Amino acid sequence: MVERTSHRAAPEHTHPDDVPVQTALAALADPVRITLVRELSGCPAWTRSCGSFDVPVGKAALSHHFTVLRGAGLVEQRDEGPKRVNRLRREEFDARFPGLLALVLRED
Amino acid sequence: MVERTSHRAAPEHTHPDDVPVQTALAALADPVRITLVRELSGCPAWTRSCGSFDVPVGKAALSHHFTVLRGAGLVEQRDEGPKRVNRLRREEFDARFPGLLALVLRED
DNA sequence: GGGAGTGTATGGTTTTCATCGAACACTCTG
DNA sequence: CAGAGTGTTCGATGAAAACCATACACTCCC
Repeated sequence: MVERTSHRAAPEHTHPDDVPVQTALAALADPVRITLVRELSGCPAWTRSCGSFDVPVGKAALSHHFTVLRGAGLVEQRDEGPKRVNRLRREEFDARFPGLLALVLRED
Repeated sequence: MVERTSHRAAPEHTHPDDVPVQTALAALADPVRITLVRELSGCPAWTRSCGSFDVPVGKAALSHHFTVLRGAGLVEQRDEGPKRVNRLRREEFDARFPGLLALVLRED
């Protein structure tokens, strides 16, 4: 009798400390993912589900982009009921790559 | 009678100020180009010709990589006799994207 | 339990990008 | 001026990545 609220496999996460620079740069060098990160930065943690983002791609592609963002240590995800909610890993990522997130978040 | 030392077309340059973040990130998200930038950062300006870099690609690919770096405002080139010598645009690029170059140049 | 909502996995298509070989252009030197 | 050295351009190839449609898995609510 474990206290589990979900029978789904928890998403695999990579800590920013384990991410090579090149991977971080590649993750952020995509227009859709830049949009995701920017939108995510505008709301409190755990308030945005994956499907709530305004990007011009289908569900499958969107899911793929979140996998990439997780693998780059940029996003943390947690299952909440039927939805998967997100959090931008601001501090951890900034500790590993100081200033990088700021460059992406600022609008030129 | 103009004072010209070269009849070759000067390479097209893009100033960092005119470079979108995404372009800068994409330019740096490549192992060969990271090597070029790192090696270039280790020597004084205008001392390295294109062919003098130790990267595992042919001439054509190398030329392409320098085109990308120029287009991202990372590298400036000048013809010097038969060679084309390079300069890393440290200050200009850092003014436009503070901290980004530092992230790439540090070895983790 | 059925059905709607949400997200992932799979298979296949398209696009993009790095790469190469070969041909060409320019510079210098002998 | 012929030839070596340097770098670019062109066309083609192969690999990687983005994308879609479909099918599947899980959660919640009626």
